[in-house]
Amino acid sequence: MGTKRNQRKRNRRLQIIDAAIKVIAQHGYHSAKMTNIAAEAGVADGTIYNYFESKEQVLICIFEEKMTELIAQATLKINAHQSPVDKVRAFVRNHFEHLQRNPELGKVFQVELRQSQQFFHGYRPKKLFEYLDLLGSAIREGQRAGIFRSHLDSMILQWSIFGTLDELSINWVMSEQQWPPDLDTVPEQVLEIFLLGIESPLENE
Amino acid sequence: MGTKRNQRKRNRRLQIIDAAIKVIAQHGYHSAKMTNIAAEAGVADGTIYNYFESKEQVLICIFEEKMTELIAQATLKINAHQSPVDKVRAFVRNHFEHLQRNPELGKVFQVELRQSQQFFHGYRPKKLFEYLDLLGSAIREGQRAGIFRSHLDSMILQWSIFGTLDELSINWVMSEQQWPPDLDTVPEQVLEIFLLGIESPLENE
Amino acid sequence: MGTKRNQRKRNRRLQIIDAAIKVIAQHGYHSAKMTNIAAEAGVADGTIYNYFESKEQVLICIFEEKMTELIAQATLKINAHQSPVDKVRAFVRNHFEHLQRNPELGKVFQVELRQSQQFFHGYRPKKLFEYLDLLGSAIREGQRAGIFRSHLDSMILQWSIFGTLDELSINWVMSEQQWPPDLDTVPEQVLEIFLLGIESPLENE
Amino acid sequence: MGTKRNQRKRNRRLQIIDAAIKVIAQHGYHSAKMTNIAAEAGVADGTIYNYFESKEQVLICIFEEKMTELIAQATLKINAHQSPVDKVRAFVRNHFEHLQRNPELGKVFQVELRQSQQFFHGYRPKKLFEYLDLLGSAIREGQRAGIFRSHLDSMILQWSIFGTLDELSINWVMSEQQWPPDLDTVPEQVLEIFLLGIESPLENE
DNA sequence: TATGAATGAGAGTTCATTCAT
DNA sequence: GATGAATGAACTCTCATTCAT
Repeated sequence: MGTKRNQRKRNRRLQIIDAAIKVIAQHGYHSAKMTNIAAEAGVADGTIYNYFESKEQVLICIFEEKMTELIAQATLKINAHQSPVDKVRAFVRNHFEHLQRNPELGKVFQVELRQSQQFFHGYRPKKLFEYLDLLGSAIREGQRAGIFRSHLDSMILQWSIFGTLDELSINWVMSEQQWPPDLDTVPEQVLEIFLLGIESPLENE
Repeated sequence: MGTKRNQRKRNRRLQIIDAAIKVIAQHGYHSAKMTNIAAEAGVADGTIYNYFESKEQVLICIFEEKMTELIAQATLKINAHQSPVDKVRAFVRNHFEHLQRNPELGKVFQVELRQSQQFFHGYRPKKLFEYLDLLGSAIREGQRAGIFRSHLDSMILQWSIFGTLDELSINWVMSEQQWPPDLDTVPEQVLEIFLLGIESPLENE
Repeated sequence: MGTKRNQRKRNRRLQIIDAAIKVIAQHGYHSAKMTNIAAEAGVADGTIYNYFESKEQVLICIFEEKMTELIAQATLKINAHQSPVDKVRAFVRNHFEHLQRNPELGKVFQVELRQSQQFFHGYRPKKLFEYLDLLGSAIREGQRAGIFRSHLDSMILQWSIFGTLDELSINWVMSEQQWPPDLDTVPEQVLEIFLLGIESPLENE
Repeated sequence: MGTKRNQRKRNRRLQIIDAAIKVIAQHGYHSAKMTNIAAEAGVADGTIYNYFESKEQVLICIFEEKMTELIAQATLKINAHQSPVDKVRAFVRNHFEHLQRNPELGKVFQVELRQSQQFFHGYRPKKLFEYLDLLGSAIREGQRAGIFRSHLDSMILQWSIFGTLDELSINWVMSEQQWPPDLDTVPEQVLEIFLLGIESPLENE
């Protein structure tokens, strides 16, 4: 009974979140009207406000909830490996896999989210730090093991890798998935760049 | 006389652009009202429209004009070197130098610019591609010379490096210049990462 | 059983009315949400509509029911006296006694009630006229007996006295019972003002 | 030039205030839409906000500005007399004269104003106190001169008289000027009630 | 050219009321 | 009778842009 009602309530939330992702991905954050989101979700305008405090909050919640999923997924993939190198590989590969499976969400994350007032002013994206820490932990583990250059600042390292993933993701999303054309080979190239560097080994011989 | 008038006209443009940078850096793009920008520039609201078509256009023009300066500067620095490696070094170092000299502009570029509807929908940031091509050209030159791994996609490479610079810049700007604390060592670390990779050479021996 | 049900029903009504008085006194009529009143009364939002037609009607009912009590009380006090002067005294004293015993109700009556659309547009406050008539009757009785100046319009007289009581009550309620500081001496002053004014000078001889 | 512009600006303010009084008197405060007021004033909706901060503020300004006029007028009438009794007479007579000349304003003052959230919660009607003080001063002057009973609290006296004027005014306004039928005789009756009451009996000896 | 008052379309949000359970 | 999630009409206020002076 209570369960059934909770079930429905949870469904409503999801309906609205999914509708919001769709509408925002299509029209952009500022052009996405609450009315459109409500229509897409098949509810009345006011109903959204039973589940979210404001338009900003809908966005924040999309971020929080979807990030939680992403973190859970990434954690699973990373924990399947022992070596820090493999963990980094797992993180990078998973990032693009997730993007490929959720291109609309990707658009919202990469582009539209950043148009929100709140998101950049005032709101601290805790979940993003949590996600990045998965990468940072693997890096630090590798540094302690002497596998990764230990004099490099691990924070700079993690943000560098994330910046790379982020920028390539934005390009893919903004180009309507035209570039980079093959999202499967991207993580391998990125990994080669970061793990080995770009200088040709031939030169060193 | 015509020159003098042009002079004054150019000055007005600059007054407005500088005022816009200041106001946008302080309040954010969406909170920056045209009326505030006009006040800051010491002109009437309507006057802005003698120099710019719209609020969007003010932003585009900030981007275009300041990018032109950045490109000119970067070109100068890069051309001072012959080897592709040094050219990449010059590009990366110049990027952070420029950021450090223009933190307000940095805020506008990195954050607020991306909140503009136009900027991501419809507008192709030609100047950004031009800027990036300075890096891409050096990379391709290095690949042709066998200095950089030639099987890596140069586009992916250039966006990776740019993504890294961009993300670290955003962090610096958003943290009110608190992190990374020392912007002088950042390019060196970034260069080491990209040129040599993160894997410890010790392991290879 | 039917009685018991009626009992419960009457209780629910009272619960809701008392909750409404409390909430309205605290937040004001327009800020008092039906949902708050329901919460205060410990019932569901919809339940209120089993007992009252609308928010307006809740207010009207507060007024009607509490006025009925006030009228009953005033009638009792007035009927304890024979002379018109004593009746007027009883009315005035009772008015402030009642206010003092029900300050929350006072706030609702004096201030919030008047913010209701219905209350001033369309609704005829029959109960108020009935209450006032207790005063008017005593006055007219006194006029017929030659105790009060008979050329004064009794309607103007009754509204004058009521306006005085009302204004002083509003001040007490709005000042959070700070002014007038002593509500016990107020009726005596008011009575002195009005009685020595309206009493026939013949009486003094 | 500046004068001409100020002239126009002042006219706009007045246009809007007068339109607001008219619309509010007709439809009531809560039914008076900003759109209607704008239409009545012959300006665009947004224009109102160049002169007033909000709907509440329009009301507050009506009150402040019209009260200022009323105070000026009452002061003039009062100052034409020397004796405290005549001053009280002047105040009361002027109150009804003003009401009779501005019935629409009367409706707004007496009824609609009190429906404003701000007006009762938070806003201190300084101008009302100033107006009342004209009456209070005359009363205190009379008390010092031994003309009025000096043991009566002058504050209670002034609010009593004002409450009377207010209540009779409300009746006239709410009854669409039907009752009291003759607004010219009302002040005389009110004055008889109060003066013979508050005048020191010593005087009669 | 410069001005700045006027414009007015547009959207987020509220909340009394309903009704299926 | 009781519930409380869903409803959706309604309204204030914003602000980029215009244009008469």
